[in-house]
Amino acid sequence: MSLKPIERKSLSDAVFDQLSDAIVSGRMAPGTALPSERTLCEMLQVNRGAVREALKRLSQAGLINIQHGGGTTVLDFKRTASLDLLSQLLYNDEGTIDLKVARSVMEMRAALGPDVARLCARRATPAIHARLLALVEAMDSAKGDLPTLQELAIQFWDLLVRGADNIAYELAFNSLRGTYDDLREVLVEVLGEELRDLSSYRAIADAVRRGDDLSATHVARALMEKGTQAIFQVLAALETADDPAADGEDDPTRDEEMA
Amino acid sequence: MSLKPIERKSLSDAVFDQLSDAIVSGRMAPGTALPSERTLCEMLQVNRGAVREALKRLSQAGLINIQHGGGTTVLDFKRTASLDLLSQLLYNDEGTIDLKVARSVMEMRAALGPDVARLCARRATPAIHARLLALVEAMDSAKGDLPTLQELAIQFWDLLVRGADNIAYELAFNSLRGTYDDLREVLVEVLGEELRDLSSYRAIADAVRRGDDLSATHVARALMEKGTQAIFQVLAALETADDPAADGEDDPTRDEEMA
DNA sequence: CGCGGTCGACTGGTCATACCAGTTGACCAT
DNA sequence: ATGGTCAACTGGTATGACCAGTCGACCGCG
Repeated sequence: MSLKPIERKSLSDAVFDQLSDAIVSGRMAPGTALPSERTLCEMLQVNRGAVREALKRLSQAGLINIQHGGGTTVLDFKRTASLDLLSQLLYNDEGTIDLKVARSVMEMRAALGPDVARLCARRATPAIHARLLALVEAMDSAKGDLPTLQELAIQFWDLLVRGADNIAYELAFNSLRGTYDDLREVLVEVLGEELRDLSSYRAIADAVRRGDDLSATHVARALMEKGTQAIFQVLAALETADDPAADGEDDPTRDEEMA
Repeated sequence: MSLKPIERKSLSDAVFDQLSDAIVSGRMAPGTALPSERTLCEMLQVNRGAVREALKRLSQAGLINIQHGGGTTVLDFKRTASLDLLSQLLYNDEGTIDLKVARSVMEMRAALGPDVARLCARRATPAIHARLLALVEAMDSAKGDLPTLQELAIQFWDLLVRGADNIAYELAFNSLRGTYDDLREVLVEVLGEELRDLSSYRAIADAVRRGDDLSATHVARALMEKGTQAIFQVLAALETADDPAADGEDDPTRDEEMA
């Protein structure tokens, strides 16, 4: 029997989640003034310390602006938040996956992947080479087992990123992986073709070992292209809602759902 | 007379900065146990609330792990932090710019830029087209004034990112811009050739208007290539420290300085 | 009328002191 | 060797007070 750990949430976490949701979902538009800390205490029936901890975190996340003496106002998170907000954005009000966010993640993955392979080929150490090859062998052994292949593929890319010696990529990868993890179950079948393309993984590992950055780049691009195309087909199929009513500027009501 | 606003820092901010620096600089290695909250109060001579607010933020930033009843330990921020840590990483202990971080930012810029242009060409609205062209005209008027050109170029890329309709790119751009802003003065001369290449900016704006994603991609790639190459030359010239002593795994003492 | 000063009613920031709640390890009985 | 008990930690929550900024209404002077 597989039991999950009980998930606990501190009060300040609960406050943070509630306010964060309200802001990210658009229920609190940018510029809106939040209730005062003392008012929030009454509304949420919690201690002021808990409220303050939550507000400080919201401020750090770029969701609100706090002014001593003045009030606290909602910011435009699209212009002030960081990548770590992605995992929060992935689910919308109904608890379903926001297709546009999922698409964004896959696009960023496709854009960075080839360059990660390129840099890794230029800079990776022998230790990285060995571990990459070991991973390829493990993928070879796990032939056909898609969930395992997916796990190994993530480790493969993790290694490539560490070997690329680019701190910006490493940090971005952390955020992307967090979002990607939530998508794994949904993606595992769609990405089947990409995950089963063992020869490409082997080719990348080999190119990295040889220091052949051009080859690593191209193989990686071709590899990711498979999954990206598969994803886009699924996304297009799921977009059954009214789409031709596309208008000019901002339209916060343009999101579609997924199982 | 140009006076700057007085910068204030709350106590919890100060605590956060101090601990954050200690962790990011490596003085507190991953796995290290932090002193208890009550001990930190004595050490820092502040209220426990201030300490708690700071610790909560550190936890959210992926720098520490807090356990109710257990202790709080330092995490490996390279694997748990998000892109918003870049601006903190940019400066090292001596207050100088970390060249590897700067290089990372430029590499990510170069990798994402062409794809941003591509997606913008596919998805941008007429409103974006108009504002892009207006910006190009403004750049034309500011001929030669590098700082102004740099400011306009940032706005240009900001518009492209918004037009690309990719939330991951938008959020990543927010973090990159924060770091990039700190580099502006240093980069303005180095990027002179790129900034003065008005025809490329105009070509991108035009390609976006026509929906010509291929052209937008290629021109953007060529444009960024100029600056990237210039930067790398400067970085190579600044790397005068002992470099051939490159060894295998982790070496936290491999950073060079900049003015 | 306009300018500056005063003051009161907000806002967030800090503090001290309790007590609740979870973790750990030593100890002990079974 | 297993499980129970307990004390000494740890972080989490609560309360009430006060400090420190901001804002706007108000007043009085030039």
